[in-house]
Amino acid sequence: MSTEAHDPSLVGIGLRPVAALVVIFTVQDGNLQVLLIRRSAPPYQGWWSLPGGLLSPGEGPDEAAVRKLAEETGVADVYLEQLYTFWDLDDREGVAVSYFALVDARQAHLAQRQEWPPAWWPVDGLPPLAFKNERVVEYALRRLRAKLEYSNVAYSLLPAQFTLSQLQRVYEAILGRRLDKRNFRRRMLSLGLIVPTGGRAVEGRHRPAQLYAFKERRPVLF
Amino acid sequence: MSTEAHDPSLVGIGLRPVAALVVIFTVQDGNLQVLLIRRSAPPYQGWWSLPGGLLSPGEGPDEAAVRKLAEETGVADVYLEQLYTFWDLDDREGVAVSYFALVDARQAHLAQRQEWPPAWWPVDGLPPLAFKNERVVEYALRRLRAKLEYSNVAYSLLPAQFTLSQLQRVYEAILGRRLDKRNFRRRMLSLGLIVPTGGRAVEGRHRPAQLYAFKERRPVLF
DNA sequence: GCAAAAGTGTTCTCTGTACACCCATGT
DNA sequence: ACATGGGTGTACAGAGAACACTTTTGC
Repeated sequence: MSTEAHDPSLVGIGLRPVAALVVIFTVQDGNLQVLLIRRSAPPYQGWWSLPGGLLSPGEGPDEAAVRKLAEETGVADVYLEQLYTFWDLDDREGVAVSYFALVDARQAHLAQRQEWPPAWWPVDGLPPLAFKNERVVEYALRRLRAKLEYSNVAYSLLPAQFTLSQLQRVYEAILGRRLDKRNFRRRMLSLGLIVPTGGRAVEGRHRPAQLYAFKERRPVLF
Repeated sequence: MSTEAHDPSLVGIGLRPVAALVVIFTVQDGNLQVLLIRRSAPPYQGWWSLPGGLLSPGEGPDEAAVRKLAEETGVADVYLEQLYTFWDLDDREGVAVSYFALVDARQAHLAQRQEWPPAWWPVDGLPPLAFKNERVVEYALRRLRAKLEYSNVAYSLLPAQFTLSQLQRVYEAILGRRLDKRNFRRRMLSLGLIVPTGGRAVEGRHRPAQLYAFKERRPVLF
């Protein structure tokens, strides 16, 4: 959300502050996490909120979302989808176009700053959020869970090659429940979204796992 | 979309023209129709476009959509859902928050004006539209079809009481294909969204039909 | 040889789909 | 009596869910 002031007289001709807001998810240690930023100035100084801000000149909401994502995590080319446009998150007649993004925590490098520092928070243990951002996170989470069932969005949370167990752990973290290994594997393979690469992951004192890759590393519905 | 001019310097502080845009659907004579408005001034004078316009002071996008819907059709309290926020429909850096609405053609009374007259158009025979509104209609149609499968949105297209055949014709018009009568009826009844009212519709020289009503005349997912 | 994760099939239930005939009424 | 739309049941196929043991490797 915006933090700058604006002239209320401008709304008379339909001009409003327009912000982009991004719910950035990752899966780490089997937990679904969200990126939050600690606010270093009023309003809500010291609170946590979603990354976002007013559109820059010449920029559309999508572009602002991509920019914010890059600023906070350094990543680009990840899954990013428009969610919903909120207009009652604060009392300033502003409009917030929200997005959700999925990033692989191994590739994301959080911005290191003293002011407005970002941090990962587990979705089921969020602090109180500024600007009613809870509503945005909740909405994003619902959409993410639905999308997981009929798309390949998970590609954006994993490295190029991965084992079926890794994939299953990602699904379990997002859905918040355990899945049956055999049913999960059968389903993933029958959907035809992933293919074995031939490589094997040697990871510990146990049998190495077959590596797989998504056929498409861009949004595909099924 | 907006038709007024705006000062480009204002976008530097994140202020943008914000409009609401409504895709209003109805089913008439077994055809899915969309409400379009003939533009009486440039740009795109003489073309057809979706109803919409800049937000009024103190108004959120939802409220603007409700207002537009009432202005054009006289109805309120119908199914209305935010769709998507477009920002590249014209070249004026404006943002258009789109909605789709479902209205019962029998209850809708189209505004009678000389300028900017509204009219129903069949979705599969639309004229060329101003401001890339085709994209908005297409998006709305996809969403409507998906929603039909797992919600009770159809309540908004029918009178309080209706026969199963009427309901089926609505579904067929929206989905654009014929449905099996027995399967349709079994499914509708097993979902528990509608109940027989006890009344009967005597409509012609054939057996009268049982009347049904939706249990809830507001959005319910299943 | 043992600890650890990989890998693999079958059964059952439920849901969706295909399909055809009799019923009640008005004219 | 006949034309018109209302109303009903069954069989099959495919998808999802439950469920346990063997395999391969490192130590």
